[in-house]
Amino acid sequence: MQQPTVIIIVGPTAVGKTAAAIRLARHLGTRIISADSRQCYKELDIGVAKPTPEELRLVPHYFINSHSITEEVNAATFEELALQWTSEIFRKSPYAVMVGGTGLYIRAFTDGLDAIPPVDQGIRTHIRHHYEEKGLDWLQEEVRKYDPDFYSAGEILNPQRLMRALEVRMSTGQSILSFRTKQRPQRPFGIRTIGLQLPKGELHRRIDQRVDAMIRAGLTKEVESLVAYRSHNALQTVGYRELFEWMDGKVSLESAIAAIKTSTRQYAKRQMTWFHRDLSVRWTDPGTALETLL
RNA sequence: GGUUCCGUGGCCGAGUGGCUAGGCAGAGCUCUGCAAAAGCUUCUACAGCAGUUCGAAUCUGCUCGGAACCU
Repeated sequence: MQQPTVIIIVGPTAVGKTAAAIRLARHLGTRIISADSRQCYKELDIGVAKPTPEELRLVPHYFINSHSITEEVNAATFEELALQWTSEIFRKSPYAVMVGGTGLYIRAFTDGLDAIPPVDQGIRTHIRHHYEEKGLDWLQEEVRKYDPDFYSAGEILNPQRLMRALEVRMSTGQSILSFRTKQRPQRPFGIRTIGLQLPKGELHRRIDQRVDAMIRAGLTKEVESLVAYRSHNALQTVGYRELFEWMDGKVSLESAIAAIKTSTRQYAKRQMTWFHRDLSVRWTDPGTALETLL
């Protein structure tokens, strides 16, 4: 009997992943798990380029509108949920389709994350506050004091990594390095990854058009309605950040829109860097009928 | 026509005799619980010509280009 298989579609933003995934899922008669760290939020809509309601009706999607921006969602959350959803889908179909641009989430799903005990929220908040007040020097000093191994091996210029190392050390009493098992769990299903890409010029054109379309669709209104939540992590998002700046009167709408386009191109580039490194990805262009690649 | 000021890399911008300004954009990259995040590396200069000087983006002259004011 054939092993059930997850077909993962990756690629930069605006390349056409959503449409390709829907075509494939319909062809296979299965469902889609979105692997997108922003489309899961029900409050975010225009700016995150979700599938349309019609598309969602065509194929059931998981991890779309499934969470609130007030909830904490991260790669571990995704790993756990996606594994549940996969086995749910496999009860009815030998295939599941996963599509998205969040490389870390996809890796968490395919390769697993090391089991690190949950971090005490008080400790986390404490560290964040101190960092904001005292800066990187303080953070480096703390890490050097409490987790010298990480200090000498880790990214000491990256505040996020330092804070993570410190909060794990403070919560568990152990270095984050001690949790790194280097063991990849064996998933009970096969995985095929297909990468979608376009020539850079063409992708950039699509990005520009999509941003203009978002503005026409009322992105400024959507952003205005979310001001109260602007400090939430979910709002640290291309399209929203730039328009908050505009609302603050710091930039004109025109330059905010230009900034969204630039940020989106930079994001697309980071995605390509991430996915190109994965040599198991089979690359094609978004026009290809993906079922022919299986 | 005259006077004054200005001309720095794709853009912004500091420097005023010797020492890589910096930022943005671009290019390349990193990635184990906020990842549309965070971080790292990196290219392109001193408008042109001549002169002074051991040494000029910096001083002098001329040329070109721009701005302001005067006539």
